[in-house]
Amino acid sequence: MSEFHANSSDPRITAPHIQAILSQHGYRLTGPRGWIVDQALQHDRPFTAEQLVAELRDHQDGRAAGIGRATVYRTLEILASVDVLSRVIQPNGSAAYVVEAPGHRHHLVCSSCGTTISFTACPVDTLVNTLTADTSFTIHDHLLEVFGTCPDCQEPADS
Amino acid sequence: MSEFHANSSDPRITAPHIQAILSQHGYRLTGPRGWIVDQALQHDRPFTAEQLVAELRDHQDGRAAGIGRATVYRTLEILASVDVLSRVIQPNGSAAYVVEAPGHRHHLVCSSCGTTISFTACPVDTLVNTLTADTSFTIHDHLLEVFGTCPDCQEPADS
DNA sequence: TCATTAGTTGAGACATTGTGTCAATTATCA
DNA sequence: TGATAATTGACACAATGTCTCAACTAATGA
Ligand SMILES: [Mn+2]
Ligand SMILES: [Mn+2]
Ligand SMILES: [Zn+2]
Ligand SMILES: [Zn+2]
Repeated sequence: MSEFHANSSDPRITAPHIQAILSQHGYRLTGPRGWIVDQALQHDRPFTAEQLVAELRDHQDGRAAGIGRATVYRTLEILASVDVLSRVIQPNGSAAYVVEAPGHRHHLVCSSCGTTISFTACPVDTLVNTLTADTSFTIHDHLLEVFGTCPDCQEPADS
Repeated sequence: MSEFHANSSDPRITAPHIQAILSQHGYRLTGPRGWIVDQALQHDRPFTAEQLVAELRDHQDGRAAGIGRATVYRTLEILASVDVLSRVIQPNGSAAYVVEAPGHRHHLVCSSCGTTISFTACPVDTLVNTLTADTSFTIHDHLLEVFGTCPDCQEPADS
């Protein structure tokens, strides 16, 4: 029924492909964007903007080390807007990004270790119909995250 | 089917009742908490912690005016934990609180004016079963907010 | 009523996560 | 190769919390 994606086992998107997507959307192909994309692709789990800033600051490539913090924030926002990255709300409420296949997705996040499972099933669809009919709101968007503990982080049940 | 609650038309909880709840949960009944509860009850729509801080700073009652900012944050957190307030994610991503009837609820928020409709229908319940079976996660919690435009904020359709 | 004591408070420093400005730089294209 | 508009980096600034700690106080029962 549903499609589940453990992020580490997906056929990953490539840097050149992302460059093409950016270009198609009218964004320029710049050095900083390339380094940010490369660094983002290193991750198979959610990462925060500050995390990426730190990683780039300590990059082997000296040029990448000089990237401005605002540039990272701006670029991640762009990458999310063109559906290359997806924004995930962490259990603590702060934002992170994940590389994944495009499309409408939600996430199941382990509160303990951060492991993320993305899924395409969206139970909100039918709710939206009900809400629209009953409230006359025009519904534009929704936010759904599921939190739990992954198998690896669960306590052993036996002695 | 679903129960909808426009916040302004609910039979409101009273301050004494809230005091009782706090007491039942082992919290002391203090002056600052009383003033914060009173101020929270003035609202029938989501309010932020900073909003309440500002309102209390300008309170007629001089004593209330001296409340510390941290105390407001701490108390709102407590009130949410005992189900007197409910935390709502605003369209901009920041947190707010609403006074409302207890129980598991989600919110439909107008991105334009902030009007909030709470509802008890939770489409995540069945999803949780699927996710549990398919991923072996132990699911603890979820976050669901729906955003849209309320009737009052919608553009007139005719000329 | 009066100590005792643990919960609570206020002040303020500090942290995190962003956003806004602006001059300098640079990718893109004619 | 220029012209032009997008992009960048530095940095100030803002919003939203968190943490510490000494002072205070509600609750308890002697
Ligand atoms: Mn959805
Ligand atoms: Mn729910
Ligand atoms: Zn885990
Ligand atoms: Zn509205």
